[in-house]
This record gives sequence, C-alpha cells and structure tokens, in this order.
Amino acid sequence: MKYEISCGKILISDTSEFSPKHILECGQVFRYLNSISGYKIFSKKSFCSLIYANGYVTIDSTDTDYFVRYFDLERDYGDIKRRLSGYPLMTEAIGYGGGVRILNQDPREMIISFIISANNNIPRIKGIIERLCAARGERLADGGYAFPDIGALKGLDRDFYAALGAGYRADYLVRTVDALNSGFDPELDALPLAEARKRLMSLSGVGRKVADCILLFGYHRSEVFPVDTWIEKVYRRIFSDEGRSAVYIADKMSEYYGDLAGYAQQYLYYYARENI
DNA sequence: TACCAGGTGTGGC
DNA sequence: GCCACACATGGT
Repeated sequence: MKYEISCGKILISDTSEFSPKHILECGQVFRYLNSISGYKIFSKKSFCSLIYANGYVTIDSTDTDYFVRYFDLERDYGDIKRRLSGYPLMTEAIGYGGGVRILNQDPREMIISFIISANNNIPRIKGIIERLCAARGERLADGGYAFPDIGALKGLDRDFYAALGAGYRADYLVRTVDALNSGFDPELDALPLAEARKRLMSLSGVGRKVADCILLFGYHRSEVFPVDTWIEKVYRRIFSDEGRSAVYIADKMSEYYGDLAGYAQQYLYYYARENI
C-alpha cells in the first residue's frame, strides 16, 4: 500500500486498507492502549503511537522500519480483498472490517501470548500480558515496558504466572519457557506447514488453535485458518454444517481459501465479533 | 447462578 | 483416533 515516511512518522493517506480499530480489534494483538488522541502500540522492545485524524493515519515511532514491517505495509490488501470477494459472506465481512491487516509480530511473543489466550477473554488476556511485561520486561523510554526476553523468564515457577492471573495456564508457561530456553528452535520459516505446526504443538499449552494463531500472527503463514468459538459460529452460518470439530473446520477452510485462508479468517472473525 | 471467553491436557475406550 | 472432563479467573 502507499505510505510516506518523514521525520520518524509513517503517513498513510488511503485508509480503506488500514483501519486502526479493525487491525487492533480483530484479536491478533493484545499490547495496545486506547486513548482520546489515538492508540499506543507495543511490540517486542518497540512502541509507536497511532493517530487517526482528518482521513490520515500517522504512525509515530523511533523505529519506522520496524513498524513498516509490523503493519505489513508492503502488502496489497486491495488485491487480497478482490480475490476474496467471490466467497460467501465475504462481501459483508469486508464491509465491516475492510481495514484489517495481519500484523507481523514476534514469534516468541506470540507463543507466550496465545498460550495465555486459551479459554480466556480478551480483556483478561491483555491484563495478564501487561502484568507480565511490567514484572519482567525492560523499561522503555516512554515509561512502558517491553515484552520480556525469554531469558528474563528463566526459572520462574508457576506461582509467578499464577500471581499474574494466568490461572491453570501457569504450568504450561513454566514448561514452554523452559523449552524455549533449552533448545527449542523458533526458526520455522523454512519448514513445511505441517512440520512447523507439529513443532509448535510440542510445546505445553499449544494445541492446534494456538499453534495456528502463532503461525498466522508470528510467521505470516496465511494458509492457516485458526478456529475458535466465534469462527465455529460463522462456519455453521455459512455452511449450515453442525457438529464438526474445530480441527475439521480448520483443515477444510484452509483448503477452501488456500493462501488467503488467514486473511479470510480475520475478516470473518471481526465480522462475527460485531454481528453475532 | 450458570455460562462464557481466540482451548489444552489427560485418561478411558 | 474420538470423547468427556477438569482446569483458574473475572465478567455478565
């Protein structure tokens, strides 16, 4: 998409493919604050402020290259939407969430965050992650906190995560942090999808759905279609097909949409959250 | 009060 | 392989 960079700011004039609300509220990201003047967004050790006014989006940061990639600005979402427009319900879904983009987030941050997300709700997920960052993340220039390095979580026991409010996921986090600190290789880009997914699912607390979210939001594997309770509702509506397992739906939709599956899923997820 | 939230691990079959 | 069930926590 078209954008300009000047004085540490990224300027986007065509907002038909960039809606801060759509991007941040489609469930892919948990580290953002909403204020009167706009949004503040944290990723790894970077942060930016995002202002939407007079038809323009301005992204202000000290790391413009990082956020060009983070917001996936080099990709043509107009083309993606055109290719999806023939699929059932997609015109309506894109009508509601046409400004969605899939962010390029840090794989380790996604692993930890989506383990926390399991059987949980978004406000609570955000709170747990914020407390994790405040407890173990590096202090940033703006007064906020970075997402902790995995090394900074080494040796912490279940009581630490339980105190953050992680509940029974505390044990998963202890085991997965240990794996990440002792040999698990998060470089999965060169692997076939099935092998990458299998490796992620070897981590405690990572089942099919969490693995697919990590693959989509941490590795931009757009052929995956994460299936949660909301997407199950949309699936039933589109195909009038009751009683299918989440894995069945994920496999079927991945094949149905091909390399557009992840994008289709995000438009449908946003639509479901707004309309079902 | 029972149910829900971007589900997973476990044990029984 | 499938299935039922337990699992912390806070909101409605």
